Amino acid sequence: MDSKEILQQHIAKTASLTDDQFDYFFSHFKPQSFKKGQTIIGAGDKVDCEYFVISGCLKAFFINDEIKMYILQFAMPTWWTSDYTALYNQTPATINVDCITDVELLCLSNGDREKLCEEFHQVEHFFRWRTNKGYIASQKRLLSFMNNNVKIRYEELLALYPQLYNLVPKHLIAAYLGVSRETLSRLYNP
Amino acid sequence: MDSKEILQQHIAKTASLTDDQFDYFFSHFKPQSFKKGQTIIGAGDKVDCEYFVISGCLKAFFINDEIKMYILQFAMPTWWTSDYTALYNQTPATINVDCITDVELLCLSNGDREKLCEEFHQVEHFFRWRTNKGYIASQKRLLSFMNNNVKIRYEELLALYPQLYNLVPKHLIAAYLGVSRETLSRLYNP
DNA sequence: TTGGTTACGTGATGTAGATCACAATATTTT
DNA sequence: AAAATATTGTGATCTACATCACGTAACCAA
Repeated sequence: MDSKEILQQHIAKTASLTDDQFDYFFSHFKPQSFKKGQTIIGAGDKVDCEYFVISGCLKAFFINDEIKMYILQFAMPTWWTSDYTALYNQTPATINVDCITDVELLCLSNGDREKLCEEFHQVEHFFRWRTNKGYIASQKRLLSFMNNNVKIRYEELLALYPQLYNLVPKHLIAAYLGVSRETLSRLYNP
Repeated sequence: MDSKEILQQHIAKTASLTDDQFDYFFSHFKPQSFKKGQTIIGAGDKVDCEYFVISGCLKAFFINDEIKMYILQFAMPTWWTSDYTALYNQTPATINVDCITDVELLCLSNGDREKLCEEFHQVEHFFRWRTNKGYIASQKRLLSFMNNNVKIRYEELLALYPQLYNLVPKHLIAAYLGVSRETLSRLYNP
């Protein structure tokens, strides 16, 4: 399945566009490929785009005092990622996004998203629902953070995304859970 | 200023509706008043509505094992609140919402919101932006949780909402910060 | 193959914040 | 005003997790 079909099926779940409308919609996306380890957004950058993941895995993360890394999101196929704070407020990036594996992306500029939302009610509908799901997931994660210890959060994460266990190094999982790699290691090597 | 004007000014910041359109929009909101301490949504309830705060202050919170409380949101005038997970998924509430002070609300049902979003592109636009802001704020809070200790989170909270200091008891602020009331107390009484 | 980087495990020790316990004020309610 | 309840402070102790330190194994690149 090519990237166009992947995006089309993704959108079709929440919005109905005719094939012509989708063709036009799709024409605003720019395909991009990156190698493992490459940086897509670096702290301080101007952020113009958000990214729809076709294949591979990315991490969106924050670096504290040039030392500690906190992962906000692992972005997998059919997920969207960017530094949304920077993107919507037109401020320099504080979040980094880079590639855990080789990736293929579709890139959509902020301006084009807003233009498409204006032109098609259904596109606006789609983005409302996407953000809504993100908001709900974010609230849930926050709650888990306050309520649960590392062990439970780790099990929750693996239950939700079993692929991660083999796909990403453990210290990145620790950075997502907000604990040191040593503590995570001791969880399953007691 | 009456509740209609408050809502109108709030909406006007991100969407343009004619007066007639706004009248129609507003007709779907049901005014409600509650006394301090009353419960608006209790865990297990069916959730039909979201609420726009006209006056007063609410808390949206989660209770763990019938013991510990974690506050997800203090809802102040012109804020929206509900158990959005329950509302969008039509599942029983896991979040409680109740009144810290006497409050006046405007209540909008899930069905009416969706209907209005369909009928008016501008309404859909408004709700996309509202959710978007919520998402960004939620990500920011999550990051602060991972990155900062209680003292810094406390200062951040008061910088953002100075009213809270006098409006709500300290143990609720502790429940928002995710620490014990004792620890919070020791922060400013060293 | 070799040398370098990255990943991972594990002991010893330090610390922020939790928990328990009790006391002192405020604030409601009757 | 008296009684009941909610709010806040503070000491003593406990614990989950961080940090530091060191060792081993896997994976690249030259």
